[in-house]
Amino acid sequence: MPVTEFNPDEIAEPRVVPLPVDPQLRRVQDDFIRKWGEMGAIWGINRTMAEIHALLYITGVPLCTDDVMDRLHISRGNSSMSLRALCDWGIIRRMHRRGERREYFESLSDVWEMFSIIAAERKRREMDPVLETIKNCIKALEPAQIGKLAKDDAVVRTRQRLDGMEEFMSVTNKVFQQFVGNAKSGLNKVVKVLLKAL
Amino acid sequence: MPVTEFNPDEIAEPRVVPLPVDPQLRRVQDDFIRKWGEMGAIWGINRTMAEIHALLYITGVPLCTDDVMDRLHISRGNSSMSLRALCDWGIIRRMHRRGERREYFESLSDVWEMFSIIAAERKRREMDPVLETIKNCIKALEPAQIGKLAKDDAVVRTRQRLDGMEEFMSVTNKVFQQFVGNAKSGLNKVVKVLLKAL
DNA sequence: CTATTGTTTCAGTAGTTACTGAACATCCAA
DNA sequence: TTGGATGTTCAGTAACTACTGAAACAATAG
Repeated sequence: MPVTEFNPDEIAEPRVVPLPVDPQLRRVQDDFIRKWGEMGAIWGINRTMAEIHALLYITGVPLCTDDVMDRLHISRGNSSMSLRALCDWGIIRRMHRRGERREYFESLSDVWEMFSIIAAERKRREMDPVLETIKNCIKALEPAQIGKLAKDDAVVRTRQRLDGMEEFMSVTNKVFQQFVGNAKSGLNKVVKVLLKAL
Repeated sequence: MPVTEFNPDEIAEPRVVPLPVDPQLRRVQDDFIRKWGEMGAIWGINRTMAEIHALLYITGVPLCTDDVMDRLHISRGNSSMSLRALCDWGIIRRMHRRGERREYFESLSDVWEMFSIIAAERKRREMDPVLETIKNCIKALEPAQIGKLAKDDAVVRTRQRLDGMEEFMSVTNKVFQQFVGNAKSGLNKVVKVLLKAL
């Protein structure tokens, strides 16, 4: 073996905050991370992003890009982009340590708050446009728009269906609103009210 | 142009129930279908399946495989598989017409009922396993399992996070349960209770 | 200024999911 | 019993998404 050969392991800096915790703890954390990632994937959130978030949440300690890379075995690029996306969502935060150049990231700790944030965003991005489309559809079928065709069987049926959907989405939206308006601890209360009332 | 050339358009059978309704109505329906498909895609439901469901829902009339194929420009295979999947979900139903071999499909008409069905299924498939994993994680960190390590800082933090998540998911699950238990019209009531209580 | 450390971006590609089209199965009417 | 109409399945492929690795960029220290 030539002396010039390079072994990155030998010159790796010791970690400032050694992540490789006790193996038992680590196994538990990994379980959680994996499952959280799977769930995310099903709900249309990219698996890796969900896993990064799970990691930050479960450890409860700020980690840097390299920590995330090492622990989840993903590339620097992926880490960087996913961390940024999570920041954009607002469920993790950037953190600077005095006297350190490196950036750290930490998860919000309140699950209710995170849920509120996500729910609000998804409502805005995904429900609102649909509701708007439905309202437009209803308008387009008003007698003023289509004249005597308004009495056509097919039109009547379609209008009924649109009305049903509109009612559902409006009510759902209001519930959403309530959940989201009552941030943090309030949320918890909201749910308890509901459970008692039933 | 050789006389042997074949033009499928010329021999196409006239439709038994001509789907091509009034163009104005059709435009409205298409809008709804497109938007519903987009939403489905975002929520992890395949776009085509969502579109087929939207079509059946919005027309409010039983359609056969060919109707679906023609209207959405998809292949027979795709139609067949997607329709089956929707039947499995339970939000559309097969329908036989006396004296006809061809099968028809129709959507449930009650949006609340459809929502209940979907919510129940997704809870069972996606939330329940996660909650179970979390419970297992909590167990694995009990002093009985890990001895004096239980007082380790990192372990304490992880346990706290797991507890937070467990509480959230348990409560969420109960709410889900309530929604789903009170099928159909009951659902509507549930929501009204919630809105009033706040 | 240059070296060092850390971050962002992105072209190319691996991996995944959705879809088609054709072969096959089934049923019914003639 | 045969042919046409309908329904199902699935291998192959198109379309899409996620990821890597490397280069460009930014900030700071010496």
